[in-house]
Amino acid sequence: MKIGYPCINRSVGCSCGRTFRLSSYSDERLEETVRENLRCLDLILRFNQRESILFFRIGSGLVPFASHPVCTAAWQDTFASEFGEIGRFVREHGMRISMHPDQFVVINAKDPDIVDRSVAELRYHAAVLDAMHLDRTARVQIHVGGVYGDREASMERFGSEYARLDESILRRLVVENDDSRYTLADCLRIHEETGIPVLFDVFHHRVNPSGIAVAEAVERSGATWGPEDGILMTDYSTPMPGGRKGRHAESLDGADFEQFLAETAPTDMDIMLEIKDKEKSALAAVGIARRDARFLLPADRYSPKE
DNA sequence: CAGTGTCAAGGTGGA
DNA sequence: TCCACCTTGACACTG
Repeated sequence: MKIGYPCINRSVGCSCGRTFRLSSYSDERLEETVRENLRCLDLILRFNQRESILFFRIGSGLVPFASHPVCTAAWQDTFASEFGEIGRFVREHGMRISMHPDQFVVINAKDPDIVDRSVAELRYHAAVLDAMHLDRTARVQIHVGGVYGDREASMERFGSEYARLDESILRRLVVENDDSRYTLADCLRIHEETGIPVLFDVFHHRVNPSGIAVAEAVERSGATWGPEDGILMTDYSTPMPGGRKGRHAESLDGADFEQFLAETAPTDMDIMLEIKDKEKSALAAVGIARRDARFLLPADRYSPKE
């Protein structure tokens, strides 16, 4: 079991998602920004390694406008060695990486232009992980997409569009239950039809349930991951107390997290904490999980060289 | 220079 | 048909 947090670290003093306005795009500006983002990503991963945080989601803003037509720069070539070094660090320390493009990726859209833009965005995400030479345990998570007044047809369209994707995307894609449209049960059905692994989001499952208990949900989603896919990835969070439904908590609810670990044992999984204070909660969760037999220490803590 | 309006992209539901 | 909301930081313009 590896524990992590998404995209942002508030302790290291930099962001790996710096960007700029499309209107001020230039290849120079892009290069400058990507260089800075990669430098920061390296710092974040080193921070994580020191703290036994072995799971991290790289934000989609690492290479701004990468899938936009305006971007024709060969960033993979320009930064091949930087990406390679980061990937080496990740592998060396037994870390796991995920990415999560945002709501604009809609595979099952009815408008073919939206599908095309979605595919371009997915190709970019896969290219980042490829540039780091990570195996297929590094994944890109998406939601099923829109309902368009006909969930059956829309789920079928997800299946047919999925089947048309390039291998470079297919080997990385996983589907996640969302908080209002497609439940875990829907995702499991899509898995049966397509073979896509299912990423289980605990919070979304509580907001948008489908009659499956959490322990069973973890077990059944876990079974959708093949040997080469790595173990189940989960997103964990709790609602913001007193906040509007759907909002994520400010900090880790230790008691609830402990309860989650207890009720899901012994299924192994990697846990992404979608909580606002990011690495702070991850540190707390690592402290709690150390008592769990599934929890994994960083690889080099086992090595004799200290 | 601080404050703040706005930012590539979509879907949904209410007015 | 149009707009706010989802959720979020931070860019970049305004005064």
